[in-house]
Amino acid sequence: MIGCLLSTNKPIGSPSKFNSGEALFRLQKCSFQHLRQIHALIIRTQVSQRHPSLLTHLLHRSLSFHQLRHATHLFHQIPTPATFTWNLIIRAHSPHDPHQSLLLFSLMLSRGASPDKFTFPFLIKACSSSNSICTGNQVHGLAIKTGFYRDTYLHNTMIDFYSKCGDWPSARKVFDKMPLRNVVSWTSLVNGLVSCGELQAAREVFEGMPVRNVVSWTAMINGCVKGGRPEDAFQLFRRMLADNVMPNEFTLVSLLLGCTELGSLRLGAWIHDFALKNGFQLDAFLGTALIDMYSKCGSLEAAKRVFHGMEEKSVATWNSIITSLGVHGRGKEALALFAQMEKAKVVPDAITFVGVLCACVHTGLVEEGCRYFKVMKERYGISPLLEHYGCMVDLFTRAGLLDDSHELESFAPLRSSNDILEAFIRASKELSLVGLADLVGSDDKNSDASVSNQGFDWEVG
DNA sequence: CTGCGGCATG
Repeated sequence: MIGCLLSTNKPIGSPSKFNSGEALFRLQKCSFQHLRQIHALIIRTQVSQRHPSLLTHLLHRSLSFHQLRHATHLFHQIPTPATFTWNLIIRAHSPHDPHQSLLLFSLMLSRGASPDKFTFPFLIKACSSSNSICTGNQVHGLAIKTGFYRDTYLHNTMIDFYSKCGDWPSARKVFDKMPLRNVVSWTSLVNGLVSCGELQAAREVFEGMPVRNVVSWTAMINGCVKGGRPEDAFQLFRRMLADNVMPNEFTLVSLLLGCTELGSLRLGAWIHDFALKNGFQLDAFLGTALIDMYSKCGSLEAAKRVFHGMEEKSVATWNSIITSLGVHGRGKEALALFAQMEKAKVVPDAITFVGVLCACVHTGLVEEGCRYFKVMKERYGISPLLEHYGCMVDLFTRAGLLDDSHELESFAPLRSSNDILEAFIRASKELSLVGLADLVGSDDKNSDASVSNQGFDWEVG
């Protein structure tokens, strides 16, 4: 009965029958839409005054829908958040807004709440996301001071943190000194060595592991692919299967990357077949990796089939198919898909526009290229990167328009950014566009003020 | 009473 109710988006009953038990029950399986209704009922019936933990349950549930804004709003409605509640909100911010996590932690301390053993791993995660090695060291010290340092989870997180920040000696020290190591500790060590490019050392640690699971196999497979040894990755994959360890989506994505590097359509199609036969969902990650593999191994048609068969598409999925069409010379189709992407309300990013502009270059669509360059800035607020300028240079060069000094003037605003400027001059020289490099590099043609106030204008003719 | 760590796409 209730299940029926939950599967629709109808309003959920009268406030008079609403109590905390019912609220909890409904929260278990509700949609985000329902969650907002339950929230409204909790407020209207004031049931949270007798059951303050209800708001935390609500917060927890909204985080399971990745609704960080909603969760943050909820959090600020909780008068005295419990440590558990602070932990939830600190963790939720750590991947994308790590600075906020750390701010929330100081707020937590200033409001008199005490951290527990869960708090510290979340803080260290925030430090890894923001590459804050100093803050990480402070958190490390505080964990020792408050007696929460002796914890395997924390040690594992710290191994990961130090190796991601490039402090391999500290990562190793944490590993060597920890009293209890598990498969995660070993895997973190393998990954640490992979990210500092010590593939051989990573392999030695991997071979010395007492126990391996799918994540450890995948870490090593991924390391081989990233380290330019895709053959080794496939050898490991065979050993993994012989060990009766089933791969997951991560494993297959890494292997597909290896197929791409080998340029082996046969091997890539085999992985695809393996995924289908073993009941893998073609989610956004796996599907996108397949599209990329098929396209780069020469089968645009197979890439398109995968794309159209995918239910869950991310911005990367769209980027991948648009780029594929572009480099295969199907500029018009690429632009048509970009239009579909906009229609599907998927917000394009900087990489989308690299694909779109490349498509224009490969098909010689000069006016379209200029138009999208504008759309990128004006509709989506994306500042052009070097890649985008590179596409525009290509576009003009191929159309034979770079002789026109009027077009050259359009590059003058590049002078406002030293980084872009230097790279651009290098690229221009490589492209033998010496005249262009001179123009961009010269200091005496326009004053700084006129340069910084000048908008881009890519109109041609 | 809830929860923690390691692996992915352009």
